[in-house]
Amino acid sequence: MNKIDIIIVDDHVLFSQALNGLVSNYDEFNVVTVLNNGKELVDYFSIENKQPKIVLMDIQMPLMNGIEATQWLKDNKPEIKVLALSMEADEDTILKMLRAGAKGYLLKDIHPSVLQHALKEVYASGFYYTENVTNTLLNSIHNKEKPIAIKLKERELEFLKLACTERTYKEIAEVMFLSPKTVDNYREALFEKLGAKTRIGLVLYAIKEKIVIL
Amino acid sequence: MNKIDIIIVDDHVLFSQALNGLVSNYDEFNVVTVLNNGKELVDYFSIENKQPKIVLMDIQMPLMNGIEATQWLKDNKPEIKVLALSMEADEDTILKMLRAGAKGYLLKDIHPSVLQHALKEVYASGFYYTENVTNTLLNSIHNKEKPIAIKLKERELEFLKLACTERTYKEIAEVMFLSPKTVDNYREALFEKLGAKTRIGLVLYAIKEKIVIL
DNA sequence: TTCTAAAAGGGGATATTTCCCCTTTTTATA
DNA sequence: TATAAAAAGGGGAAATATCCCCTTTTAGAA
Repeated sequence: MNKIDIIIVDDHVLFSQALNGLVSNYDEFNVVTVLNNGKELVDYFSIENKQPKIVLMDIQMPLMNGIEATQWLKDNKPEIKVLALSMEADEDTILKMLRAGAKGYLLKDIHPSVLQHALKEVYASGFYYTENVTNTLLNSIHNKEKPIAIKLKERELEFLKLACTERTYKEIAEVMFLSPKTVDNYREALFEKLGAKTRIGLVLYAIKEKIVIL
Repeated sequence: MNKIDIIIVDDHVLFSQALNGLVSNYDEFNVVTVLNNGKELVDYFSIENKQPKIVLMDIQMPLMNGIEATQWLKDNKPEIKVLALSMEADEDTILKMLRAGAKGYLLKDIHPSVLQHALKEVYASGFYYTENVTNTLLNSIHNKEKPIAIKLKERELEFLKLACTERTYKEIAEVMFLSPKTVDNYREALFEKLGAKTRIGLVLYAIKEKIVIL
């Protein structure tokens, strides 16, 4: 019988090796190899012509993460189907992974039988989306209206970062080689754009949006 | 031959089941059961008298985490040795786990053979510390001098949180049912304690120390 | 109850922030 | 090159924040 070839990519060796044993036990599947990160996957295809049907892909990995690796596969080996396998359940990660071309998204706390089912589905139907992922997708459509990511200019960003220090505006002006009055203009412009009423508001915004990291 | 009984506690079912297969393949070990979190472990011992020699314990788990569960084992089943198995490599977590009584601390990106070796060591010697953990321990001794966690009084904390809003001090005084002058005293006291020169400094401190969450 | 320290309140001065309305210089582009 | 928009700079004033030094009230220990 012809087994379905699978490659596992995950930097947690203990997990990937254990998973290897698990999947190999299923009659339908054959684990071709286990790799540690996206980079190793790219390297693998540079010396190996035989292609797996499915790649079980972790996301958070060193050197080349799962999103980049999935994108690479979409661009270079579009026949191979990627099934994402991750701990991150946040909307942003899921969307990035799906946009990169993943055919499914599983969390690591699922039961092994779900994995088996998902693998079969991906092979047979070409995709497998859990309820979780479907909800996330629907959610993202609804929320597309609100976050009109405020665009800040280079100089405004620079000022904003300096505003998140104990410098006075006069000192900020010196650092930026500007007149205090010009700095005052930046301040006022940002108050308007970000809906702040005080400098504290600027600081809170900058930290919330990770413009400054503490 | 008498195998060494092991219990696996981990909320990532896929991982724990895969690990089950892996460890069961080793001749020396026998996985008695696989549980999803600390709570299940406590429940397990309330109906089961047979004790495993080793518990492979995840840390981040719902209901009852690995640290609490390890502490419980130390208090109630001190003969059972806990080998921590986690993704978190930060000093704080490692120390908490060791203080709770763990006999070893492994990261999930180790090679299966290391796990096998660690299990054998824990059974034979009673403990197994990787270089990583040893370094962390040494490090923690060196750094014990600096973080003299600044103690803030209830009312100061309250003020500090309000200072991280766009309220003026006058408004803060109203919220706290205090005179603006008293609020000014709190401000000055915190400037002194936290080494701040401006209100921005207070905000940065509060966020850095997670006194306010954004 | 007396004493003491912490909590609360205050006067008054100076520095900084915030605001509004304006001009000049630079940059991009039609 | 004309022209509009963006960037930079400014005057002046009111509101806040910061600072220093002081008194009164409250709560708890002696």
